[in-house]
Amino acid sequence: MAEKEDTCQLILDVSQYLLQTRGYNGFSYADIAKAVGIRKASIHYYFPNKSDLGEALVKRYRESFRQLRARIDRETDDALSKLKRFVEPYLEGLLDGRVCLCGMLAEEFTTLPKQICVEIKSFLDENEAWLTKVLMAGREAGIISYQGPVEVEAQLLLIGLHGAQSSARFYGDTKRFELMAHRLLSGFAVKA
Amino acid sequence: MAEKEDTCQLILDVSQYLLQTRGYNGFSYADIAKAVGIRKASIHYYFPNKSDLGEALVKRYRESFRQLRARIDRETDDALSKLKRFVEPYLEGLLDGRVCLCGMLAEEFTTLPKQICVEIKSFLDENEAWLTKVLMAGREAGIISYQGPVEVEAQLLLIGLHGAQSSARFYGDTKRFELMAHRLLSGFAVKA
DNA sequence: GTCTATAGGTGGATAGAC
DNA sequence: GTCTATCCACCTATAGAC
Repeated sequence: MAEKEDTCQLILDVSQYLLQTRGYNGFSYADIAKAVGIRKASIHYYFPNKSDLGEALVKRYRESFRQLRARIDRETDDALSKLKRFVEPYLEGLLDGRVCLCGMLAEEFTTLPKQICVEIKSFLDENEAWLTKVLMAGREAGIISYQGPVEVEAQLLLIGLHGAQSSARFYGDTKRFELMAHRLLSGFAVKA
Repeated sequence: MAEKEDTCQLILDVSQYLLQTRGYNGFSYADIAKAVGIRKASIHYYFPNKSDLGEALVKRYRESFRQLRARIDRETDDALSKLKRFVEPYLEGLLDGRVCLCGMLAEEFTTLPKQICVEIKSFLDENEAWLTKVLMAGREAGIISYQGPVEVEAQLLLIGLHGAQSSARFYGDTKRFELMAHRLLSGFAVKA
C-alpha cells in the first residue's frame, strides 16, 4: 500500500506531532513505530539516528515558515494583516495540542545535538528578521506604533506567541491564547 | 561529614539545577548521584521515585516565590519597584544557565505525573494573581498604564520573563534578556 | 523497504548487607 | 543513611533474512 515517500512523510508527520507535544526527550522510536504502524528498525532506514530525524524535522518546520512568510507577503499588504496571518498557525497548532517546535526545542537545547541547534537558530533568526521588517514597514506607513529597538519588539512577539501557546495548552484553555495574541498585536496599535 | 539534612538539600539543589537546565526528561538519578557524590540508591531513600522528587522541587520553588513576593511587598511600595524586584531572580537564574522551573515544566507537562502539574498550576496562579494585584494598584496610583484585561497583562509578563530567559540562554546573550525585560516593564509606563 | 532478532547501554526502582 | 548488587523495562542502534 504505502509507497516509499509515504512512509517517510508519515514518520515525519508523526514525529513532529510527538516532538511538539512531548519534547525531544519525551518520545522514542517505539512511539513513532506504534503510531505509524511499522517496526522501530524501519525508521532507521530513513533516519539512521534520532539526531538525523530531529534535524530533518526542524529543517522541514523552518521551510514551512519560510513558505508561510512568502505567502503572507504575496497576499497581504499592510503590516497588521501580515501579523494577524502570522499568528494563525500558532492557533492551529494549539488546537492540536502542539506548541512551536523551535520554542519547545530551544527550551531543552542543552541536551540537543549541535546540528539541531544550528537549525533552530536559523529558524529564530529568519522569523525575527521578517517580523522586524514588517514592523518597520508598518511604522513607516503610519499604521503601527512602537518605541525602542524594533528587534526587541520582534523577539517579544515571537516568544510571546510560543509562551501563549504553552500557557493556554497547560491550562487547557484556548481563550487564553486568543486573549494574549490579541493583546500582543493590539500593543502595536497607533495611538490616536 | 554530611548530615542527613545536608544530603537531602544537596539532592534538591543539584536536581533543581538539572531540571532548570535540562528539563524533567533530560536528567536522571545517575546525573544527580554523580554531581552530589553519592550512589543512585541513596537518592531513593529521600525520594522513593522521580515523581516525588519532582513534586518536592516544584513545592520548594513555589515556596521560594511566595517568600520573594512577601519580601517585595514588605520592602517596596510602588508598583514599578515591585515589578523590577520581581524580575531580579529571573536574571540571576539566567546568569546560572537556568530558566524558570515551572515555565520549563509547563512545556513538557504532557509527560509529567499529575501531582507535579497541580503544583505548577498553583505556582502560575499565585504569581499571576500577585502581578494582577500589583498592576491594578499601580494603575490606581496613576504610575502604571495598561489597556484591556489586567489578567492578560499579568500572564504576558510571566510568560514573557520565561521566554526572555529561554531566548537569551539559547543565544548565549544576557543582553537579550535585559532588553526584553526592560521593554516588558517600560510598556507599563504612563503616557505623558 | 520492512521485517526479526539482538546487541549494548541506561532508565527508574528494590532488596538486603553494613 | 549509604552502600553493592541486581531487576526489568525501555532506549537507540545494527545485522542480516526476506
